[in-house]
Amino acid sequence: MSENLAPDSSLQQQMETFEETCRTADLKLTHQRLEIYRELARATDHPSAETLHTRLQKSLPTLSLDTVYRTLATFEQHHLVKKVQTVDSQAHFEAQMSQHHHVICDSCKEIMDFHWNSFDSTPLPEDLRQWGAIRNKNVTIHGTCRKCQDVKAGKKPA
Amino acid sequence: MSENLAPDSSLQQQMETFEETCRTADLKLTHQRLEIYRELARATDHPSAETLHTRLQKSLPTLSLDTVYRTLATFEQHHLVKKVQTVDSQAHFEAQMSQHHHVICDSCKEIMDFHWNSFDSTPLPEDLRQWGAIRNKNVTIHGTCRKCQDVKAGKKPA
DNA sequence: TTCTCGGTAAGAATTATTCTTATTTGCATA
DNA sequence: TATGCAAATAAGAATAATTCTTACCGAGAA
Ligand SMILES: [Mn+2]
Ligand SMILES: [Mn+2]
Ligand SMILES: [Zn+2]
Ligand SMILES: [Zn+2]
Repeated sequence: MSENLAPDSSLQQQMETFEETCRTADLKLTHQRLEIYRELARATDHPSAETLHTRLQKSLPTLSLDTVYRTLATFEQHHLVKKVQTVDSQAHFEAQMSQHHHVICDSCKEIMDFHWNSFDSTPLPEDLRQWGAIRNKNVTIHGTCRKCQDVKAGKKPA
Repeated sequence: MSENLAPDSSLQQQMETFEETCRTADLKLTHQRLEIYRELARATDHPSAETLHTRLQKSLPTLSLDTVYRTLATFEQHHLVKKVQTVDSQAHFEAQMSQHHHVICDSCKEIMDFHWNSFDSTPLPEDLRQWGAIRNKNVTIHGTCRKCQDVKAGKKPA
């Protein structure tokens, strides 16, 4: 029930930054935008538009799925959220904009964040320098998470 | 016209491996499967199903798009091709199964391969070890390729 | 050559996302 | 606080990407 939530301490701060960015960009601070952003910022599981929409039913019962899509697209243009690269048919989103990487469980599809500073500061291979202007480099790891391994092995969850 | 082609030397070998895998897996060697695989193996640009279908019109005028999708899915199950992780709505595919990484131009969407052996042999950060069983780790780089930089700068192509 | 079953093509169906339009709302201003 | 208006929203239609259904076909075994 309290899964997939980021520590609350920074959320307040993040909401303020969000509101500031909206004001600067002349984006109206609607109830929908605030709640969509808050819900995504709270999540640690990189939800799809549909998942977000479902989670928001409680607080915004009349919210349309289209608004979720449209709002996320707007946020993306303003670098407030990112689309996560996956092999899924549904797009996944995150509000976590600072440098990090992803581990994906191919079994349950869960996407988790992790940090890797030594990688971040490693220079790229020579032959890439001439490719063009590089904006960022990220690692994606695929495998089977502990939970799914245990299920497959017939173990009960702790 | 001769763009996006892999060096031909290994293609012959790759086709033989493909045929062998099909036989072992009890997959019938149909004309469609051979041509779809060959076309993908020849490509270096990670085409979508639709792009592949278009390219195959010449050699297989009656080939349906559905067959391309279905065949690629079958190949994927047998580890003959991979879906490439992108942020695109269309899925992209490749027949290049050996370890490599991707640079993506956010402007023209071109996906290029590159190799990075020193990365490949670098151990993962400690805290990931307990996550589960890791199958592979890959780097994705985003930026703007030289071509697109030049276009933006108003330069003529060489 | 015949048989059989997996594979294919065509079109219908589904799923994910975006567009159109009428209505509402944030917010600047009086 | 009331008014005006552009921007944002909801609802449903439309589109795009992918998959399903079904009748026919052809690869490979016998
Ligand atoms: Mn993330
Ligand atoms: Mn590749
Ligand atoms: Zn899992
Ligand atoms: Zn480019």
